Amino acid sequence: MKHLRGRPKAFDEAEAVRLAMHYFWEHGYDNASLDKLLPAMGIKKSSFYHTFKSKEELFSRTLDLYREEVLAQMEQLKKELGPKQALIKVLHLTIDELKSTGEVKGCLVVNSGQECYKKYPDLSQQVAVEYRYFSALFTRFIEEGKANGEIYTPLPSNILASRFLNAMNGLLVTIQAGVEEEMIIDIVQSIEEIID
Amino acid sequence: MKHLRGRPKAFDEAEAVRLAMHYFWEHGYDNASLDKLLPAMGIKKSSFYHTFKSKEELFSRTLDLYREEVLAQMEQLKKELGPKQALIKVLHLTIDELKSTGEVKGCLVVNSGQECYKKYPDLSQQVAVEYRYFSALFTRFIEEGKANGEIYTPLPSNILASRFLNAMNGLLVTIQAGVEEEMIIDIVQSIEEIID
DNA sequence: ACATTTATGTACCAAATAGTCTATAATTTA
DNA sequence: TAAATTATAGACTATTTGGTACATAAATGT
Repeated sequence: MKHLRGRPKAFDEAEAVRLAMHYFWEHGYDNASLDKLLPAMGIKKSSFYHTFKSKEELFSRTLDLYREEVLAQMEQLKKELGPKQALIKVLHLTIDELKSTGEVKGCLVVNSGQECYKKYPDLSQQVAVEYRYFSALFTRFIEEGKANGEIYTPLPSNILASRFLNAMNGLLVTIQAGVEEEMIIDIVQSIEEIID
Repeated sequence: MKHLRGRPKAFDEAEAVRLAMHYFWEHGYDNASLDKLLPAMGIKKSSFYHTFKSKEELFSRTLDLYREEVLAQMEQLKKELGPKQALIKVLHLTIDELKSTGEVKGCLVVNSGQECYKKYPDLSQQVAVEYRYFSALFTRFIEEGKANGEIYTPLPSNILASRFLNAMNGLLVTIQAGVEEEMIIDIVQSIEEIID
């Protein structure tokens, strides 16, 4: 039931999107020119335009894939660590990345929001949608943490989630602004306290 | 003592930099192509390259100018409102902008940090320098607020400053990710509490 | 006056960009 | 085996990019 007629695709479409996602994540949307992106995806231009409508549509698909993968990972972390520690773990992964590579890729959705704002209204709108998924998941985790007895803060869970996310967003910006690691560590500490 | 020899400049260099600053602030560095930027500055390409080394050097000068202007404005606000309320005012200016225009330009230095990270190492380094000026001023304001008796929080002022700045950075990202205004208002509230 | 110096206007350039065109290859269906 | 269909390779295109070249204009110094 794969391809009923015509020459079969020589590449896996889903895998190509995954490779594109990583390339976009590393380099950003505008900076990922087709001449570099396509080799990274392992396909030629003709195959690309035969399969995808445009660079923008490909990016849109990578945004969806990214959100799916991140949410799945977080569910996995929750299984292993419980809801509160899963949230804290995500926070610490950023620090681990900073310490090991000296850089930080950030969140593809958040980065894209910055890059697309005012320039690509369609992508910007999609970013808003993806962001809501994160928001909703964080809210749910916090709710479960309260039910668990792990989280005591009396504020509404969606409020806590948006504060937590806001501070995490700031963290990426602050790191990229070149603030000293000592300060970064303190900021992480203070973000944890939001959901204490 | 203006120009001792040769044809005099037909434009004000400092004013041209100021115009460039506003254009960069509105459109970002990469997105400000010379073909649009130069008309905004009111000069022609030949004059531009005669006066400035490159687009990058011009941008570097706008970063310095931006920092100077913002710091001066904040000193002015402090004179009018006192240190603590000056910090809070800056925070609220973002909300005012969001409410009146539906958009937010953000901080040129912070935006540039995002855009230049990994792509323009020289600019990235300068961003780090400019950022430290903000950091230092926030720290000083908080210190004065403590001396004033306006700020009670016992944590070190530089720690408070970096938390406050971090949360403000997050605010811009969060707004640009399309989060609902209600949440934004709450986030602002929570940022104020950092320096309560 | 005339050489020197600095500024400007216009045409130009090489590189990079997203996207298209055309020929051909590899399938299925009849 | 031939028609129909879909995929691939690679050349090509139009536009935009930051930056240059060169002739000319406007000032000063002698």
